Amino acid sequence: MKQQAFVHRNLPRLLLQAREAVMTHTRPSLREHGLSDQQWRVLRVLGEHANSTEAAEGLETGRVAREAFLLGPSLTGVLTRMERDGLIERSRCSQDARRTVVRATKLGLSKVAKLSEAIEAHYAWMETELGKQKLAQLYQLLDAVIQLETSPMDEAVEEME
Amino acid sequence: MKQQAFVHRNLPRLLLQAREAVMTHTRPSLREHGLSDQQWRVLRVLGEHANSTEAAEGLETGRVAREAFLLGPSLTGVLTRMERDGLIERSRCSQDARRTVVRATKLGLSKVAKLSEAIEAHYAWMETELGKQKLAQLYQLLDAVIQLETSPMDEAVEEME
DNA sequence: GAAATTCATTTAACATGTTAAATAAATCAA
DNA sequence: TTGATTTATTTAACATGTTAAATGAATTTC
Repeated sequence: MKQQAFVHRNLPRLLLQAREAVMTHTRPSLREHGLSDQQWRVLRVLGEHANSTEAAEGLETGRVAREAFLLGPSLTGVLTRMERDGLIERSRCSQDARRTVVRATKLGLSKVAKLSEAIEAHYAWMETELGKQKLAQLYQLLDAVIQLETSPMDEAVEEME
Repeated sequence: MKQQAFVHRNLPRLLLQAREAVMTHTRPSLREHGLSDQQWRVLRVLGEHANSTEAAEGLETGRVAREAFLLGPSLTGVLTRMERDGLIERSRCSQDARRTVVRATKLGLSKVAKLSEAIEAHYAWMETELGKQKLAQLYQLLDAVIQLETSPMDEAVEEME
């Protein structure tokens, strides 16, 4: 049997395309509510912590940045515009005045509620289109790739510097 | 046996994280050569068509945009800076004066050659870390997700508008 | 063959990404 | 307790993403 050479496929590009393909389906819903991708990510995070006791005052922006996968400076601008549009409120943390805390307004929370439904429906659609097993398999493989990030190789490189 | 509920995992975010994880390894090489992610994508495309007879005059920017997965207006700026840095040259297409054609300079092509090696090495590393089969499997699943993009559902939605 | 249309790209305006520097508050150390 | 250091966020400067409008050149239509 002839050995087929392994052809690699520009993985970063494929990941980008796949992400676009998925977002192509959810983006229209976001836009109907006047939200950018990033604004939705922020609202989603705030929604997840909305009824948490610790987050009564609001969620620290550092945490929002991590969970919404945004860099600090990007988040600053996003939050400024979201505050302008009445989606969130900001204030200083009473415990540690270095921190800024954020919470969703009623308007913001109502959008989370409505859009969560649309997103749920989208996942259900993907599950039937792709199959639950394949989707679960994809999650596993992506996790594995993400784990590579902090592989032994990295530290070795750092030590050399 | 108890039926485990299927927990979905924010697929767009996972795809974004996976992409970042991969790029984390290749980015340092790009930066050593003073290239942004997008500039590398453009050079890579130009390198792939460098010795093609049809592209003797240069490659149309529209094609570069498609293959480098960039929008037209983004590409315009990227090319302007790449021309400033001596990586590429632009000119009008002699056949169709609406089009702009681009070609890599010697400097640009030399960067493609050097970086291609680093990228190859990176793929080899990923194959051993992740395993060839898993990588092939990932390609397949990503292709499947990308295919969803133009599924029957979309046209149905369009017809309703 | 001139007017209308289509097509390829760029410009414009604004949002976001990215790095470094600045700011400001908390913590540490002497 | 002051002064140095660390930590959280913002500002600044520039690159890129995104949509709509403008530009300029082919193509079509009559």
